[in-house]
Amino acid sequence: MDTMGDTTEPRWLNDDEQRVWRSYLHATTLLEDHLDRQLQRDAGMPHVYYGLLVQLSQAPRRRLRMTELAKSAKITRSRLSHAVARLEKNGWVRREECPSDKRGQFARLTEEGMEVLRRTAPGHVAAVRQAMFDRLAPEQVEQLGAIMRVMAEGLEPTDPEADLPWLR
Amino acid sequence: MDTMGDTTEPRWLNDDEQRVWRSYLHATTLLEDHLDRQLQRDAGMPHVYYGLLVQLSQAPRRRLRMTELAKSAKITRSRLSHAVARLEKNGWVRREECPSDKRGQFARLTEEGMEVLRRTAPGHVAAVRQAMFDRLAPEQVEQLGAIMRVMAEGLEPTDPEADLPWLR
DNA sequence: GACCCATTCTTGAAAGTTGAACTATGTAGG
DNA sequence: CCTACATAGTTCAACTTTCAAGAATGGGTC
Repeated sequence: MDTMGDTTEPRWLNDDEQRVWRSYLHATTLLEDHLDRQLQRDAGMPHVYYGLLVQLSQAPRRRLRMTELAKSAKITRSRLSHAVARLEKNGWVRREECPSDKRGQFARLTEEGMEVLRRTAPGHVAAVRQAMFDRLAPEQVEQLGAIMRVMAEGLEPTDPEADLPWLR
Repeated sequence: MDTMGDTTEPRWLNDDEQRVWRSYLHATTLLEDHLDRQLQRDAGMPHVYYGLLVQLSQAPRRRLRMTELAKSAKITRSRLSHAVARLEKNGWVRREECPSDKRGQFARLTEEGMEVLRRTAPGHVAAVRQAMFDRLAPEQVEQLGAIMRVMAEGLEPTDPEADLPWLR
């Protein structure tokens, strides 16, 4: 992208920045692909679906409202609907009505789903370690955490209200 | 990934590591989603497709063999086939026969495709800056580059030969 | 209650991805 | 030349994701 813009010259990335950006894209896509394949092979589901089961396994009574689950997994409710339908077909998740809000649904992790998690978690953790924690120096792990927190902050979807305090 | 089937307790992530891992997943998915939406809106294609056009724009004669392009974009040839078909339908890429190898195909960026790139690159760079470079301290950018290089190294698809050093 | 709008979740169609099977061409050895 | 196998790229079916639309319930106001 070394060509001219239309009217105002944008602030292009310099060579160092380009290198960092490429490394970032390179590493993140390789890792996501790697985990997807590893989990597809060993657990029969993509990484995102695995993440849903993990979230559920850590929730009280191993269940969460759909919207809560969608939020914590950072996916749309639509996507979650499809995903839960698939996981339900596998017998790993069950939908349950919410008594206090008839619109609502819980997604609950079944014992069978929990079993899948128990069986596949070690391999998954090993893959994550091998890709990240076993290769980085302790201070790099710390740096990575700080960096990712800063980036997430800037991308966090905020309340539209909270986003415009000066208009209140 | 030869780690399954042994009975020793796996090395789970400790709390710090978990926090880093979650931050990583959080930030990377938010950023990828953000860029996908930004490019879908402004350029009418997902981030991966945009990356293909960028690769082509930097290649000699603005063209690459399909396999080369797939490699540099880290996607499968199958995925690339579909992607190029779509980009061709948009008029942004054209397929060309390879004279020296009748099995081969070049993907060439059209002038129209180049124009899309010129028009949308500024917005894309701005999004990347806003999410990453404008928020990180210079030393953090440097750290991130080093970290991502290390991680990519460990995930790089290697020669089968080179993959078995313990047999040498 | 009647009205209005927000929230929750689902659905259906289109777009994108995956993995395996397939076509066609190249390459090496006999 | 023939065989065998490798490589380049495509295609198909199954699956996943996205976007827009829709059904149902909740909550507020008059």
